[in-house]
Amino acid sequence: MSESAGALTQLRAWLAQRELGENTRLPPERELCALLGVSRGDLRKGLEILEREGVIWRRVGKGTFLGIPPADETWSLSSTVERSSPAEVMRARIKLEPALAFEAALHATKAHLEEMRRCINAGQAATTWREYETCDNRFHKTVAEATGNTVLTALFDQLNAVRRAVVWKRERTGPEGPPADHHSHAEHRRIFDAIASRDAREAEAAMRAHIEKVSVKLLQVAAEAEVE
Amino acid sequence: MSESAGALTQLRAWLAQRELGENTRLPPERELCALLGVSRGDLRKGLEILEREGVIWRRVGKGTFLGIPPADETWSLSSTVERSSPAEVMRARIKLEPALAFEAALHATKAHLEEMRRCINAGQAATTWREYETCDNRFHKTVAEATGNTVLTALFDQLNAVRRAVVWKRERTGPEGPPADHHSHAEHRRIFDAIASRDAREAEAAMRAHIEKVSVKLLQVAAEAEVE
DNA sequence: CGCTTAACCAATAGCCGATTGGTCAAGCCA
DNA sequence: TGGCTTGACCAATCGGCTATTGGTTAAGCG
Repeated sequence: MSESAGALTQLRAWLAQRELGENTRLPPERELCALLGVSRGDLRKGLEILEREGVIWRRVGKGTFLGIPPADETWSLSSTVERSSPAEVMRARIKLEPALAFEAALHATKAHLEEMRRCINAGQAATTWREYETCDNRFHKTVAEATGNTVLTALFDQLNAVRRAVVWKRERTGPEGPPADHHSHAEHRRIFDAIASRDAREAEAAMRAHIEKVSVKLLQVAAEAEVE
Repeated sequence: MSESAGALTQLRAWLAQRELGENTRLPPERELCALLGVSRGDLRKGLEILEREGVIWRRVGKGTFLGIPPADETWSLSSTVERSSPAEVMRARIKLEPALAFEAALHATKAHLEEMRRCINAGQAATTWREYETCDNRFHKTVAEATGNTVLTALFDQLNAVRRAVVWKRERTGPEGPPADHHSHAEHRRIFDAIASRDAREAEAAMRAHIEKVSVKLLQVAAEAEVE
């Protein structure tokens, strides 16, 4: 019987002796190996097994704890933004937003439909790109809310935040406003009609077509900017 | 004409002179009022107007910046968790994870495939529910990473965090470990095979079937717990 | 009464050192 | 030879400290 196995049994005994509740921190390895009278290497082998078993979790600079590692709540948006490209963001939108439209067609309320209609009309009447973007944002946000699913809505918010941050770096387009026959207007209308008529498949397809078109436009502009 | 109004016009002129891009930081108030030759009180009145106009935004200890205040990056996970149900979480998984599997089939590297295989094998060899869950988590996480899309991976992390927080309260099942013929094992294998053979449609379908099955199980258990 | 000035408050950032898990290499011993 | 021990170092994290900065208040002054 190797010494490392002995360290594991000692460790188990030490844990069993004191009935420690979940999420309690146990002594640092350098102390613990002294307490148990085993070498740090053997102690770490035992801890590794306990970690695989899910009994403990460890973090550098923090310590070793009992129970399940807590969810990382401090997800820094910027950390994702820095490593992500516009192409990735649009790819994610193509995956997520059609699914949202599908669900929205099933669960949208009258209030949601009215809000969507307002956004479409306001978007067509917009004279500034920034104003149009606000309406566009609000429309897609409303579709997400129309799913009636708070988790899906939260995911959309996250994606939207990343999107805004990534596109943020791009230079502002010229002073001229969005044209009245901008392709997005008709596409938004098609999405709205599908959701209003509870045609989930059509809503999904319409949203996918819309995002794909926007994506192509965006990446074209990005490519042109790269050539310069 | 009061001095405070003069400070505002000076401030506007100063900003117009140098064509500063969005999100650039301008000097601290104590410096700026010296540069413009106005008192801090008057400068602050001007800044207050610009802030109401949406030209700048300010934050204590940070500074004054041009443009729109950044979205709140500290998205509190708990706020979503409190208003969401397990059913919503599973519904979101059904929407997101098949899409991830689809992308994973297109972009997975050898390293990802090996990691998936390791997770499947370790999951089958697991003797504890907790240990099995760890392997399961790691498998799904690897699928997300295999998309090669940092944004999609980040979205998965968010959803996963919510999921774990929501399911957190459920009591641990008995001391007996997961059975060797647990349905998830075969389903994971099917997903892996599809991804490894680059069959995106099959990967998507396999993942959807898997999540739906897990979802049904989970909601059954939840319903039983509610009856008690 | 309004402006100026100064001081103070609270939030933020940056720095440095201590702590801690993770890793590696040399040495040691059976 | 192979495993264990030891020590050192690395990277992440935390806590304390200081400096900076927007926000606020109060006294002074014309």
